[in-house]
Amino acid sequence: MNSQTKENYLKSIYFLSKKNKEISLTELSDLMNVSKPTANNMIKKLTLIGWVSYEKYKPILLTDKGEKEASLIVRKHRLSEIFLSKIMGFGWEEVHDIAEDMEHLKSEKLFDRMNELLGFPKVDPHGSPIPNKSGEIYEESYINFSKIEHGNNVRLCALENSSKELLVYLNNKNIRLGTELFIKHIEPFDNSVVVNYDGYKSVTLSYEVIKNFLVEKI
Amino acid sequence: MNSQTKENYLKSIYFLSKKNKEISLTELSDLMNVSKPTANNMIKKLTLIGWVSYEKYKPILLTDKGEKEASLIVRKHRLSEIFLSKIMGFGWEEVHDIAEDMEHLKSEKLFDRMNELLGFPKVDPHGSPIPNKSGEIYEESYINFSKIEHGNNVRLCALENSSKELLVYLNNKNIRLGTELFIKHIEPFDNSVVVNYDGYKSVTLSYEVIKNFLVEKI
DNA sequence: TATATAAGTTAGACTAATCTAACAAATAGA
DNA sequence: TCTATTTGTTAGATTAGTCTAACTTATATA
Repeated sequence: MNSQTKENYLKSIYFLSKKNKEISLTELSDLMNVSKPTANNMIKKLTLIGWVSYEKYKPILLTDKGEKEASLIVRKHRLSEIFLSKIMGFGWEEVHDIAEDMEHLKSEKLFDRMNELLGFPKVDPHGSPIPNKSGEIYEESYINFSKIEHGNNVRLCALENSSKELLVYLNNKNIRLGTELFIKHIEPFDNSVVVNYDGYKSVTLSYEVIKNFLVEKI
Repeated sequence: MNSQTKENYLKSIYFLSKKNKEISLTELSDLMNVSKPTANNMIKKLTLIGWVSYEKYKPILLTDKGEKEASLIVRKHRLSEIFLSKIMGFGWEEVHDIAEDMEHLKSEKLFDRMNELLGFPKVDPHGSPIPNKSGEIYEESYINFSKIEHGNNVRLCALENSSKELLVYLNNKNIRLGTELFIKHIEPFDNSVVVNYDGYKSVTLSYEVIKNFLVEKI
């Protein structure tokens, strides 16, 4: 299996390639805090795995396979951070270090469950997107509910920034990802909306709530 | 630092010593699924760390230091299991494997927070006790609230078996570990009790609730 | 464009964790 | 109590990840 060590190298390469596309051994060895021969040695192994392509004296290039693999680690990291912050009540400044460790946890189910409990967040609280299980970062063109006009009906697809309180609130209202909302009225004064959905009629949702809804028209 | 590998050996030794006190190399190598020379080699290293004491051809003995260290790993494992089950909604059969991985997470704060969110459980759902942060397994003589008679006042010290629902309930009632409960009345019909605590007067707690309370008299 | 400096490579060594093959010690049963 | 079997040890090898020292290639600028 792929060791934590290799995963950490891959992640470093991934972040370096976001800025530069081409990465030098020195940049990598600096970021990883290892000697250049160590980084060189590791790059040869990562080439064998197929995560990077490398030729002597040339820059390091991340392959598609490597990029996908790295995205999955980033996904685990970001889900962990949000989970630690929203569900476990850690301060945002505390979560990074713990997530560095958690991102290497092997259980896929664990992260799927976190994702679910968090309401499938599209982005972490800093606005960084969460890659999906295939390692793809969808730049879905969901629309913020607050931009929708009367007469449209929408499906809730994602939450912009889902606090624990919001999730509990939506749970109580029986609104979940996929719920179809039929807009009866938009109140201009406070931007609240009145909707029908499932068995519920004329439910008022405040702007505080709906500004977090990423929806698509149906 | 102590590697996950060493921690796993230590845990195996810990569980073997619960049954036998003296452990043979063969038992260990069998449990760890490694060859005898590998186990032998590792035992020498664990002796150096001070977790076990060992002399050629003699049985393996766990030291106090080793026992403490092992308890801390068990603590992390059991807290993880309860957390996965109670807070994350995993089936009890799914949690073990994930906890095997989580028990090696380094953050102390993470497990302290789990402990807190779970209401400081004394035992896991199978009745196995949770070692404390010092690695001690206290066999505290807390009394189950249902055994307390009228006229006594008590402090809530632990929960026997704390479901998520119970924790949410107690949270709403503002009852937490350490809360002092003054018994006004015990209803013989349904074993419910009426208590005063903090700012609250004459609050009725059902038997369903108080049967989970481990308390001490004050 | 020649060369000083930066970047990258090779060689050789070390620790951790593992193996197999061969041998030695302990023990259990005839 | 003698020996066959089980148990444990030694020796030597391998892979992963790391290092330093010495060397080579690339590059930047004088």
